[in-house]
Amino acid sequence: MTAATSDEGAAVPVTIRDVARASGVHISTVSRTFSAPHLVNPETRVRVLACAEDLGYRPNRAARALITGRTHNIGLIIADIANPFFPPLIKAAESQARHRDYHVFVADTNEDPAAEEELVHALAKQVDGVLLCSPRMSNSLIEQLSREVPLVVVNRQVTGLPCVLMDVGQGARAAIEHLIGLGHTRIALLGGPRSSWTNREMRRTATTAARAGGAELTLIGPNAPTETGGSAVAEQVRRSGVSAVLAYNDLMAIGLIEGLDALGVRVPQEVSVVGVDDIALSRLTRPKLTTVATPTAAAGRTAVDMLLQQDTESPRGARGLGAGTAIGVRRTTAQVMLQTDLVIRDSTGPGPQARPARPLAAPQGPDPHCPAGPGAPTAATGDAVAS
Amino acid sequence: MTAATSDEGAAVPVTIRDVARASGVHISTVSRTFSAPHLVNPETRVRVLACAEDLGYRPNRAARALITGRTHNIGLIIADIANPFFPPLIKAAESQARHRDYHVFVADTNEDPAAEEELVHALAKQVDGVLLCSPRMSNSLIEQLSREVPLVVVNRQVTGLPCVLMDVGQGARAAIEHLIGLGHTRIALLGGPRSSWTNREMRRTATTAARAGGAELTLIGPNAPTETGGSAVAEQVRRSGVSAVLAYNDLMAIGLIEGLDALGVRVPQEVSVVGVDDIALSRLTRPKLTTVATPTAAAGRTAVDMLLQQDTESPRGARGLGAGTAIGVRRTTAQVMLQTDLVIRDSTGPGPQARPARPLAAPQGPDPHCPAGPGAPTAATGDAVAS
DNA sequence: GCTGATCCTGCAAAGGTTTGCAGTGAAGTA
DNA sequence: TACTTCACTGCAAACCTTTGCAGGATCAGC
Repeated sequence: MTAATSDEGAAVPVTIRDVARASGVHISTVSRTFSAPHLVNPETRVRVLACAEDLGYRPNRAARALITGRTHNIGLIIADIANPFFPPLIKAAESQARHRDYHVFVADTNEDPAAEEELVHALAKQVDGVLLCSPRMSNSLIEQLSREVPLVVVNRQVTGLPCVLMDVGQGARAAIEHLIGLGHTRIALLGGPRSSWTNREMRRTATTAARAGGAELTLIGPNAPTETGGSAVAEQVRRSGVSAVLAYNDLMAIGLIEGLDALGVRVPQEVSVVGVDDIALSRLTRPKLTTVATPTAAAGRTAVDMLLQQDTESPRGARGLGAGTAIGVRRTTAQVMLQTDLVIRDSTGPGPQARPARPLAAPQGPDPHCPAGPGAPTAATGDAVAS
Repeated sequence: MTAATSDEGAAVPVTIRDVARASGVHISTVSRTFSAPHLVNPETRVRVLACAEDLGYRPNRAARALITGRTHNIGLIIADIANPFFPPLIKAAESQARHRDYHVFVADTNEDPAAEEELVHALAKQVDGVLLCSPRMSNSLIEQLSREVPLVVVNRQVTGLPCVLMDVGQGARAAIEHLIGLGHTRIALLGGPRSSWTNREMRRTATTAARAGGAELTLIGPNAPTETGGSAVAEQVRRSGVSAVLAYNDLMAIGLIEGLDALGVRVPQEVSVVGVDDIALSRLTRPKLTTVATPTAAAGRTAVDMLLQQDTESPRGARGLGAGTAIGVRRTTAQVMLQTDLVIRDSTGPGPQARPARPLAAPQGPDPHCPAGPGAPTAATGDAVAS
């Protein structure tokens, strides 16, 4: 009201001091109006708020961070933003963070472990915590970095640290069982990056599932987790004589299908292919991809929740109390495992054992009906299961 | 050297003061060692640097920002991160920014103009500038917001503001000419969001190109720029009797192909479809999509460059000089137009005029050979053309 | 009328850094 | 020797906010 209406002025930033002057109170009262409203007289409060609104005042979060030790920012470190697995995760994490009044830095490491480390250091002072998504660096380094800034790890199990995992083990088992059920007895597993936790997990579970089902499992890899990584091994897959393949992720699966197609090998008539992730793309290829759906959005939300919970429990660098309880106690190290779902579409079909039972004349019909047709299980709900 | 080796300590942040104590100089000397090295004695410098390294000191950017007025952060406001058009742009922008020692906030607006405005306000104090990607708010609001924080706009033309545009007009013209060349005389344009600059631009150019080529152009839309938006109008496309469609983007094109397929209409045998963007996905669908490639990565890089250039020219909120030249002069309002390229793949084929010339018996052969086969023009290089 | 409690507000220090100014000592010049 | 110049360094204020502490006013209870 009393303030000069600076509705159009230049970019001169308005501070708490301007609001104080305009409303005739001390700056500390203005500060309290925003950060501890119950401590200020209702009348004063409305007057201050009116002036602030009038002047377009916004608290300076950097200055606030300087004294409170809490930036209200988080960091999101991603192996490769262009990998379609990540955007839904980023979107969900950012949305969840903003709901809780946090802003998020996003950084891309290009799958480079050194860049990961450097980024954690660079962001440490500017954020209240960092989400490490599918990190490529060593567990011990991650542990070490977690002493510098609170960390939550996605797609990697690090003891003592909060982690969000997707149960790709279960997914791989379901995929192998699905293939065995279709009559496949020789199956290949297309591995991903060596340093990937998901990769190890898939290999472990797929191996036991294959053994249990009496199938032979061939390991191919490690490979780059990209379309090219998949197409590059098409020839090797053909030579290996398998009739079904479980790929590390959808991109590789799609690349493999492309590569097989170029070699004249047809999917699913001659080789069945299963991917992992259920990226948007996998519904749109021909044939539509059978894949293990991972709840990426849920993972993003959950990870942010865990980070923020841990954060509110132990304010970093705060002057007052709390510092006593700190020093590495770090109680909330819950690890969350999110469920995956096998989504059966059109890239898997009957194996050699099953084929003789069908009329041999129609091996190329556009009719690869699986036991459970497309649409049976759908997108994962992402129920959390504490471990 | 002299410092107590606190290699393992807790998360106690090390400040400029610790380094000063350890190296026996005043804090201002430490400060200068990092921000104005030429002002400090080489011997002192190496000693200070050694101590800093030893203690793991990292300057606190927030504190620095408080006094310099430059945060070394930028904001990236995106309509929808999950839209595959954006990740390559985000990746390129982030990479370019980090090369220049900037960190980037990423925020998703869900195509909501109100969210866009709120985000600009929220980020304003924390960044040196904001990239507005495919904004949905009004030009006048954008202009107004640009008084609060430096803005660069991508995919939208705002007079007086630096913009990065992709020449979709040229792309649309090329697409229409391609279709006309194939013998199509009735073509539909599948519009995107009403508030999209790209959308208006395409309609304008496609209309004149169609008229020039003697073809009839049907406008369908506006539609949601998604796969669903495309599949939803499949029936309408069929009823309209056109033999070719230019869609607002690849997602819609792919959705349309899906929808047409469900209706039993085959692409490209009965209807040709062209998309825009050349998202990674468009190489992987069947049929592979003919599309107008937009240089999204180049756009991200260029936009960051323009923002940072503008930023170095007029440091905001600086105490010293420079404030005199400020107040809305804003000289660097260059607008950059990036070239697009038509990439011909398999979703376009001969039109009704051309078909009678071919043997009628083989309308369903898997052989839609276009004049220029797949692979002729390839990904856009993104040469900048100042306008 | 005095004590104590309650509510609100102001004061001032603190957080980590930058930077104009002034001071030191050494080297160069007359 | 005296004076200037120069390179370097220290001092202290400033950026914007939060927050412990203390002061002032009001009011209830005795």
